[in-house]
Amino acid sequence: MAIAPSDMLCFALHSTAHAVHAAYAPLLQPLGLTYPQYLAISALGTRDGMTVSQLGAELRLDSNTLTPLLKRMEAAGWITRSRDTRDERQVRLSLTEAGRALSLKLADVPKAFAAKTGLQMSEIADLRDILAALRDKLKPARS
Amino acid sequence: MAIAPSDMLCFALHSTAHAVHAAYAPLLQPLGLTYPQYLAISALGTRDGMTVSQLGAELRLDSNTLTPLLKRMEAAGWITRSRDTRDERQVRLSLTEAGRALSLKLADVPKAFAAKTGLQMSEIADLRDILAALRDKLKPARS
DNA sequence: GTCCTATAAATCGTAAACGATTAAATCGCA
DNA sequence: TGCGATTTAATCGTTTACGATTTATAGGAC
Repeated sequence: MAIAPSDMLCFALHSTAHAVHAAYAPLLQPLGLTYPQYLAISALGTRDGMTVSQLGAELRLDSNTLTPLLKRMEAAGWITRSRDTRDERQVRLSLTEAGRALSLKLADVPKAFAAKTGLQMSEIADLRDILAALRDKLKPARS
Repeated sequence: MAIAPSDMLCFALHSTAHAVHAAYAPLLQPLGLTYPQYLAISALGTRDGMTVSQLGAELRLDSNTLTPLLKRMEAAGWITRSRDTRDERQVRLSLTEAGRALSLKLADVPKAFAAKTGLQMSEIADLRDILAALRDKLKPARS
C-alpha cells in the first residue's frame, strides 16, 4: 500500500513552503517583488557588493537560477551587475538608490509574516533552526 | 538594516524544501519520476480514480499546474485521464498497470529519505505535524 | 425548456529551479 | 613563459508553480 502525501514529512515541507510563498505574495506584490527577489534584496541589504557566487552561497542557488533573476532585478532598477575589475570572471551586485530604499521598506515584512503564522517569536526561531539543521544535514553548504 | 535570509523562518522553509527535493532526486531518478510526480503517484496509490480537483485538494495544486504534469505522466504510461461519464466536466485519474507497479516500488522511498535526515521517526512525525499546522494556518485547505 | 450562474479543466504567459553544457578569465606548475 | 586545469557566469532545455482567462458542462430559477 502506498503512503499518502499527507503522511509524509517531505510533502509537509513542500506544501508549507508554497503556503509561505503565498502568504508573502500580498506583502511583496505592492512593492513589485517576487519572493526570491525579496530574498536577494534582503541579502544584498545586509551585504552589498557580493558576487553572484556569494549570493548563491547565501541563497543556495546557482548561477543558472540567479543570472536570469538578477537580470530582471537589474531591469527593474534595483541592482547593478558589473564585472569585478580585478577578476573579470566575477560579477559584483550592488543595490541602486531605489534598491536600497526598497530594502529598507522590507523591514516590516518579516513581522507581518510572523503575525500571520500565529506563532511566538521563540517558536519561529526554534522552527527555523530545526529546519536549517535538517537542510544542512541533507545538503551541506558550500564554502 | 535589512534582515539576512539566514535569519528568516521563511528562507529556512524555502531552502529546506529545496534540499529535500534534491535528496529525493537520486531515489526517484532511477524510476524516471520527478518529485511532484512522485507525490501524484503516491496519492493515486492510496486512492485511485480521483478527479483532478480531488488530487489538487490533496496536493494543494490547481489544474493549471496539474494538467501539464498529468499529461506527462499519461505520456509516460503511468496513468490514464478520462472524462467522467456522469459529469463530463470532471477528469478521472487512474493508475495503469505500470503505474500501480511503480507505486508499489515507492514503498521504500520514505524510509530511505528518513535515513538521510538522521532523525528519529517520532521527530519526523512531530516536524511534519508542526509544518502541516503552520501550512493550514496560512492557507486553509479547500473542501 | 431557457437562461444565468457555478463548477471543472484546460490554456497562456511569466518566474523559478536545476541538470548539463559553454565561454571566458585566472591559476598553478612544469 | 606557456598551457592545461580550475573557477565563474552565462546559456539552454525541461519541469513546476501560479495568476488570469477561456471553454465546456452542469445546475437552478423562472
